Amino acid sequence: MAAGRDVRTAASRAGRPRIHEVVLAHIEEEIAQGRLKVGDRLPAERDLAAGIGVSRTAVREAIRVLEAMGTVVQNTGSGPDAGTVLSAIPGDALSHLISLHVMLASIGTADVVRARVALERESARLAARHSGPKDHVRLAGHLAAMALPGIGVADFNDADTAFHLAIAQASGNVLVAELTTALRTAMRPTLLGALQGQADFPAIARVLTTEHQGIHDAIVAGDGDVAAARVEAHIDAFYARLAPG
Amino acid sequence: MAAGRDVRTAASRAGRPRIHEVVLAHIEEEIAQGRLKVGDRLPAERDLAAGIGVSRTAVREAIRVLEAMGTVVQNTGSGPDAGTVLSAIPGDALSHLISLHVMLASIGTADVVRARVALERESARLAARHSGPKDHVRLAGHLAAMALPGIGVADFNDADTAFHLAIAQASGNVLVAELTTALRTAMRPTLLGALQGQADFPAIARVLTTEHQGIHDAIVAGDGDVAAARVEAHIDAFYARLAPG
DNA sequence: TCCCTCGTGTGGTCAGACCACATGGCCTGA
DNA sequence: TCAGGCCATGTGGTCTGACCACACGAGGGA
Repeated sequence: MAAGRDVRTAASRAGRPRIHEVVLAHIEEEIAQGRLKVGDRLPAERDLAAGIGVSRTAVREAIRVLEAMGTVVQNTGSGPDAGTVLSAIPGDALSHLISLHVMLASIGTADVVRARVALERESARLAARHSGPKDHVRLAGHLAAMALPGIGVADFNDADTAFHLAIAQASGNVLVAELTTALRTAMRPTLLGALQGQADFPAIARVLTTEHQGIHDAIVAGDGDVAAARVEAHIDAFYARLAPG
Repeated sequence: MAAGRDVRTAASRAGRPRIHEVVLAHIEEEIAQGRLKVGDRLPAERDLAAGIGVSRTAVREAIRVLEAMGTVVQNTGSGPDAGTVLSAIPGDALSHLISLHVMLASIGTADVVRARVALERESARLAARHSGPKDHVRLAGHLAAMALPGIGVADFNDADTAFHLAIAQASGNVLVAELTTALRTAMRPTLLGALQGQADFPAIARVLTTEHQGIHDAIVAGDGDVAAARVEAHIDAFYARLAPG
């Protein structure tokens, strides 16, 4: 019962724990014990509060934290979908978290780039092994979207992102895919800003498309090592182009 | 002003945004604009509420989210450290998030392992290039701790974790280090459980220590590729041993 | 001069009220 | 009997206002 219970939200002083942390611990205990699983509904806020013996305010703050973690979704009204439902949507939460820290400059762009390389190398390697025709079609679709003549910066960037995410999803690894998405999302403003400042965007777009094509080919061919190497070269070259030096 | 503003906590329905989300957006805007940075203090909850024109409840819920993300720390009392202070402690938040999703089984153990490999390969490669004597001493210290005769499972695991974290920190990449920590923390209960079920723990500990030594040597020698390869082999072999098949 | 006290500002917590919304059953009318 | 609409009920969303716990710092007393 002791293992894993020490995961707390940073603020737990040595003294009295805040009440909403108690509520949080209570709910997480239920999850850890397997008594609550994805799809289950939490008791109504009022009932939960009464059950634990705290105010509704405290329960709401705890739920707010769980929601921020992507483990809970709330809906008003009555009926089967209403109330607080356990869910498993780590993506938005991760993106939000990373974005905040990038904005706060506690995580530098260069660090994010290296992390992206590490994760997307793995994505590409796994995708080369696990992906099927359906994945390949999707990848080709994004490739085609990026090759459209006269495409704008924002549209290109979205298709670019979609391409990389499709690789991550084709890897079959949920965590790697979510992390990749989160990092991409966090970098989006930076990327857009950098791209918009480029003199000859169409030329850059052509280079990128060629590189993407190479990655796609390696994945379809099932050559994980080549795919990984090409992804790494692609990402590194991309950032080197945007922020020389 | 549009870019990057779409990072929301999943729950933003199409209809009215909830008030605490408005407050959140308000604060994040200040951060994005650079008007708030790490170390700054937010206005007192009551003042902030009055300033935005919402209740203190709403402000508190927004702050609860920021706190869960590791971007804010609250202290009671008066004086310089009191109040709500912008901080940058993504570690606990990341660990908490990943742990929750592992507990909810929305992220499988195998996925975490592959992500660990991806990140720690990068850590090792970077550490081989950037680490200094101080880092090497620290690594050797953890190595020695693991080699203590008669060491218990929990102590061994803690030293093991510390060793891997030291590599991540030596990499100089904050994000990779934080992610590595988060994944390790999330896996801790699983690892401990698996280790405790092993018949011949001392034998396993010897094998692990040998592998760790090899990683250490490669890093000290500055050979990033070898270090990365050894880390990957180490992690893969470890989990294969614990969960055969 | 030093110590203690207390004022003040901050978050922590609570109780209770009211609103918005969606469902589902009941009642009414055809 | 059946179709339609109304409303009771349950859920989260929000606000108000009060009081507590705590820590610093100024000011008064020994």
